[in-house]
Amino acid sequence: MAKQKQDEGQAPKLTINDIARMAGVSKKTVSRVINRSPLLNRETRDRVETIIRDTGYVPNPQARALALGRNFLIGLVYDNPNVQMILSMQKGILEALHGTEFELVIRPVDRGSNLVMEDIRSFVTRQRLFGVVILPPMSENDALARMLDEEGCRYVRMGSAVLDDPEHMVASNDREAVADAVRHLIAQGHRRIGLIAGPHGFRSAQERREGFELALKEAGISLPRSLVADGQYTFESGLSASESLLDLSPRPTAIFASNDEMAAGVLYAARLRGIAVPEELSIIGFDDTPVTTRVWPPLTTVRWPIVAMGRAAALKLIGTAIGEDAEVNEPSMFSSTLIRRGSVAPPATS
Amino acid sequence: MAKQKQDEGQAPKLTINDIARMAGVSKKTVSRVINRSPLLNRETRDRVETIIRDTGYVPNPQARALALGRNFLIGLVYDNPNVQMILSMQKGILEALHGTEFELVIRPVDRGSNLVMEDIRSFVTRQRLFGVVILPPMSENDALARMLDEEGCRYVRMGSAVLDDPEHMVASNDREAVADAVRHLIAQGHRRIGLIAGPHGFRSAQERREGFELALKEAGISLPRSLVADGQYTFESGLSASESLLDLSPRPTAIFASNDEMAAGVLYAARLRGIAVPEELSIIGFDDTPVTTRVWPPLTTVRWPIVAMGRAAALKLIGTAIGEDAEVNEPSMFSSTLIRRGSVAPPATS
DNA sequence: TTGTAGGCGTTATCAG
DNA sequence: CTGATAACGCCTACAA
Repeated sequence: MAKQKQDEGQAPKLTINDIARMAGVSKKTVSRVINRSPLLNRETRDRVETIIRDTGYVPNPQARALALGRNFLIGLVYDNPNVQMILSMQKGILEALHGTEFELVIRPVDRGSNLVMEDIRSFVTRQRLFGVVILPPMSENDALARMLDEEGCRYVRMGSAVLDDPEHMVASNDREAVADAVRHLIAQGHRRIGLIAGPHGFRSAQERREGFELALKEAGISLPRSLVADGQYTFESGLSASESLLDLSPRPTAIFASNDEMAAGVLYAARLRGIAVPEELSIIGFDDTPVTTRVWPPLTTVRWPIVAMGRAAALKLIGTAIGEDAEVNEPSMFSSTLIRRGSVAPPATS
Repeated sequence: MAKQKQDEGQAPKLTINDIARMAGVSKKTVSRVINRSPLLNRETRDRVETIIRDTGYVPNPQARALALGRNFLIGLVYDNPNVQMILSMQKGILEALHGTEFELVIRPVDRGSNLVMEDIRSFVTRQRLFGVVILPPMSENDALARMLDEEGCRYVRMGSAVLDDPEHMVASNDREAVADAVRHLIAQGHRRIGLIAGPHGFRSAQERREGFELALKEAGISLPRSLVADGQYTFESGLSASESLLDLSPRPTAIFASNDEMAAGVLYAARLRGIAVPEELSIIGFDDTPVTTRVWPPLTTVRWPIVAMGRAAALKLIGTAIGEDAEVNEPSMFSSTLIRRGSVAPPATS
């Protein structure tokens, strides 16, 4: 009885008119049902809803988009070196979107280009996006946020610190997380601890560095400039940045790398030099990417709930639309945890 | 002179009517210009095109979608354990889509569910997708291909073997690639070579296994059942699958793992047992994912051109639409290459 | 080669 | 509370 003509090849999809006719009401009434209009007779609504359910009718998104001037698409804007993060974000967002009428459109951009802004503007403007999620470091661009506001496009920024109002922000607390990690190192007895910083212009790099410095200061440990090396969040940069640290004499007994890729680089460099990890060198990374458990020894690292954050970001965006009031109160701040594995040990007592 | 009103907050976007008026022609003529209709007066076309360029007019995709009954969206359908592959595919597809009016909508599905088919159907049907790219192992589902055909949705399948017509297929030659890799092992002197196979139901697993067997047969080497272990393409499965192989006596002197994640698992298992790689055990993986260069020693593996394949898939889909005839002839078969790194050496002469 | 009328499926306006 | 009627912006007939 239900679902007629669904396997006749090109199923002639039913329209709002069909439903209206079947229900004996006007199309506008059907439209009201679809859009949850509050002023509707109880039984009228029920009747229409029953028919919609029985027929399996689904409103045409293209027509809705045209009439509303707004599409049911969420955009994901990023320019990020961390592939694992992108994928995890996608996963979280998609989880939130699942079962709704929203779809995810992904959009890598080039933050170095001077056309990024126009690029993104035309993207949201053309597609009439419902909203966008912006990944770091693009999310740190305030001008971008302003522009989106002007264009009337909702947005949520992901970041390592609170950069915007709660409704526009989902953040992790990198600084405190790193401070915790370094405190762990200190508690093990380390005093000469090296830092491989992330690239300039990344807020996350700054936050992590500040967390690092904070923990040292608390413990009254000074940080000579030579113990800080610059990295680019890549394996190769971690590898080469660690060279200068490992050349030091005395050598640092521990190194905090601002992300796992660079930590893997440190581990690799240590292996090349025959430095035993963790006996002669402790290493801590950040992100808890799969690589941490593939290498030997597995890396101690900081885990942040990327998937949950992606989900929260998407829910902030569509919360009102799907009528789940509870979701509007998605948290804006997520906390990270230290994952202890095999790359940390007390320093050798030499 | 060009681009007026682009920073007045809510820029009142111009429509085809505006252009028509400015050019002194009917909107249909403008429409013809947009859609590259061949029957148009040369100068009329030029005049309209000039105005379009000067004003920065862009046709409204929503309206086009409604009128055409087809959206300018490409869908990416996948249910895949290999995150690196998904991201590389996205990259390739996006490269091809860049600069066109197409956007990429991503859609993970659950191939285990008995609603996959209806899920995908409603996805392409609702969004009126221009076309979809299907990743393995979903791409191996012939019923899916038929369904998409019925729904009038273009598609391109990615796979480890040719499963469809060239216009619908972008494949890598896994079998031959693996045979080459194993020949390399044999050339080094290995005779007891173990295989960690991929999961049942994955064509890639089957192809790689056949390539493995082919190379052994060529060399007249028999393959006792005990030298084959089943894996699931995950690190953990590789780790546990290798246990049975490493317990053997005599132990295999080399192991081919059907992907890098499992190869990393083998390496990890070897380390746990104190087996030196490559001195006592050679390992080859497949995929050339980043992990191969993060571990020690770096893994010899097979590289297949995922990004290029993704690009080709997208171009096959949109080639006709963007009028680049050359692109219609995108290759359907891509070949892989053996990447020699540090995990292979001649067997110890014991 | 170009223009006119009508439709794509939905929502907004404004009466009733 | 509900329903005609007119958008939304573009495209396909068909006519000129």
